[in-house]
Amino acid sequence: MPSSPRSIAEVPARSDATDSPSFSPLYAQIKALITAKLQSGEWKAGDLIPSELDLAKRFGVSQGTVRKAIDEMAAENLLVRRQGRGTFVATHAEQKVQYRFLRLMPDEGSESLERQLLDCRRQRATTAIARALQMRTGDAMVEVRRLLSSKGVPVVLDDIWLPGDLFKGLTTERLNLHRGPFYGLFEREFGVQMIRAEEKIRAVAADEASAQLLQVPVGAPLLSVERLSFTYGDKAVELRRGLYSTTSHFYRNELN
Amino acid sequence: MPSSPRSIAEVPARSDATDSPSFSPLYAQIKALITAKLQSGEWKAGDLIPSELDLAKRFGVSQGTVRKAIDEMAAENLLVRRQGRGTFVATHAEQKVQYRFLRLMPDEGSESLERQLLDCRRQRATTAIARALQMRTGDAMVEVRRLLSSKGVPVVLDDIWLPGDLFKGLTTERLNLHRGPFYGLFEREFGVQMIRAEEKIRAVAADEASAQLLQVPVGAPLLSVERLSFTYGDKAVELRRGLYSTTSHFYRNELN
DNA sequence: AAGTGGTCTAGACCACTCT
DNA sequence: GAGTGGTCTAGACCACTTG
Repeated sequence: MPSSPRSIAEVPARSDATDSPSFSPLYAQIKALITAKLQSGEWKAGDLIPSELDLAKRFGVSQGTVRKAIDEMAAENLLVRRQGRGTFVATHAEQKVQYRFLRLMPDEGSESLERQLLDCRRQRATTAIARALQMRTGDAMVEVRRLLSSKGVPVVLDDIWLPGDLFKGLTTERLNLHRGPFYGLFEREFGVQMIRAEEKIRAVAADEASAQLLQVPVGAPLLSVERLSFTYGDKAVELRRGLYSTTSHFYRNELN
Repeated sequence: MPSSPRSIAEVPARSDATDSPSFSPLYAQIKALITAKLQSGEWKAGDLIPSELDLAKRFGVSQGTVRKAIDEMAAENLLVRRQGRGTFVATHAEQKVQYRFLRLMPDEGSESLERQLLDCRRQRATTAIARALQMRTGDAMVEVRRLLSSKGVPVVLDDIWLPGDLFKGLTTERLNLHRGPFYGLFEREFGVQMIRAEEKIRAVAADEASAQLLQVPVGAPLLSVERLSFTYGDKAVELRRGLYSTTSHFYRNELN
């Protein structure tokens, strides 16, 4: 048994130097290999991935090392472990909580939200949106507008911008056919997985258009939630601007 | 060596049954023991705790089991590991980021915030505040009001409510003497550690008093951030209501 | 040099799920 | 019963910090 296997099968050997300038532990390399499988689409959202023992044999490392890699990826919500069954690729589709990234909670009760698609069109990216999505001004882009309501009362007005090249064939009908969160559709139909997001939240006054759609007075305070979502490799693939009416709902956050 | 040590030294033996109704792994029991040391104040914020090997001997388990317990507590920000030095109790005092729980970011730059104490008085708890802090209406309570400014421009107006019994002797002078975040003072002077918090965020219109202090027009949209902070054992020990002016700052959140 | 946490291995047994 | 992840152990060596 080699006593210092600093590199693993299937991957170009890394320097074994003791003075390695950027030391990368084996389990981190395993993480990278697994992430590559996810990114390439070899293992899709919801799939069962090979067992720890299997992966350990493939990669030529111990089960413990694979375990550590998977542990971290489970902590990052990339994988889901289920005792006795196996390890699965995380998905937005078949989840307990319908909207994994939506932090809005009702003051009372726990009713689900009704979705209403207002618009879906292909546009050319403005400079601001292009910058956020790491595209060029004028590149193809899909723009979606939708409303979420609770018991018939509008609560969230979302504007969503997507890179056109990744979402070819995204149409109003296709969005209307689909049930559940957009992110489920995105991963199933377009192979785009949202794994992480950053939100910038502000308080703003409702303009006329928003006020009408959300059925609040012009100038009413609204929560503006600007969300940038990323897929594997920290690639930004969605920009979203939500206006939340917070009279009977609030944005919930947990700090640690 | 006993082959199935389902309970550990220093702690009442747990049932060793295979049909245990609520199976609790050894490392979870270690976590509980360490947490007890923190809660009792035996290990204080910033302290170096005993080494893994030391703890393993004390508790009669392997180093790996202690490691797993500490790993989880480090992930929960209760402990901080430093290779070559040891493991320390997390603290709000000597931190890189001054305000660990403040998610407000400037649109540009990264200037620090100036603090201005407006008021500090002992009151009797109202029903609403008593409920949040798990006290009885009329119990002793400390109420603090302060302003945070950026380059002289008011940004945050905070109202803070604390249980009177935990914060005996908290006065305006003592707050003014102190530098840095309140949470550093709280843990050093009162032995109260904030380890977790929940925030409810809404958009509201500025009333007259708030508008004047924050130097915004009456009715201007403000972010209302209601924070309930907890110490060990999920005991609520602070209620805070912040009004954030979000014209040149925003509330930043990361979703996973 | 000594002590700490960090990585890696090998093997045992337990808890859970499915067939 | 077979296979999965979950726990626990023991021991080796590495990387980092401090005296």
